[in-house]
Amino acid sequence: MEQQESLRQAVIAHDELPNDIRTVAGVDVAYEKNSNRLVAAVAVLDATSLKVIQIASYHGEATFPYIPGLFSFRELPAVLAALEQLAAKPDLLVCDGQGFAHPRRFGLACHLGVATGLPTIGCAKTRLLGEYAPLAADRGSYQNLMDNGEVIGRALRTQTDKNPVFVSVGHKVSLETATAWALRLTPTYRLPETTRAADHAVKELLIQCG
DNA sequence: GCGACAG
DNA sequence: ATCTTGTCGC
Repeated sequence: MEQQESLRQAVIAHDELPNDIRTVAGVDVAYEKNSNRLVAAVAVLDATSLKVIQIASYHGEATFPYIPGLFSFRELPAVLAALEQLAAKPDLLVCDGQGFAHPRRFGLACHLGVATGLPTIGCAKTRLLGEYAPLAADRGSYQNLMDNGEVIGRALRTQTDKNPVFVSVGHKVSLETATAWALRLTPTYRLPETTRAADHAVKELLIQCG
């Protein structure tokens, strides 16, 4: 917890990413049911076509339990190991979890960004904290996530009539830009294509190497 | 004390 | 996250 308070100082909450983003990657981790075995994967997609270009992975064991608020300590090691398998780092990383929308403003997306120096955004399926006003049912509508009078992220409707996703700043990307990317990565489904690709990858790999 | 709690 | 049956929709 103290480590989060310290590392958060390194987070860059404004745009400091390449002018032309060519590749966007998604990261995810899957766990085996009755063991500590896990598999992490990074799915690199072409930023324009959203087609998968490459998959990198890492097989290992969980070294930290799941504790809300300390989630990054559980997933970060494996994700970093998978990222090391990549010859060319992606221009942007999309995380399956919170970034700034965290009790100490240092969720997985922030931690991964600071640890790698890469631009990152957090795109979670559910809310960890904060409140938001009712938002319209159409794709693209959003409401800021507020916590103690501070904007910590956004509830964004990526698909009409579907539940929103929770976008927040990770590192080197503003909330405005993060929102734009979240929308751009969800032309068809509720979750970003990056997250979907990484999710599919880890599940396949977990079955194979069981 | 009780419930809530990213994946 | 993972475990699971039935069910609704394209």
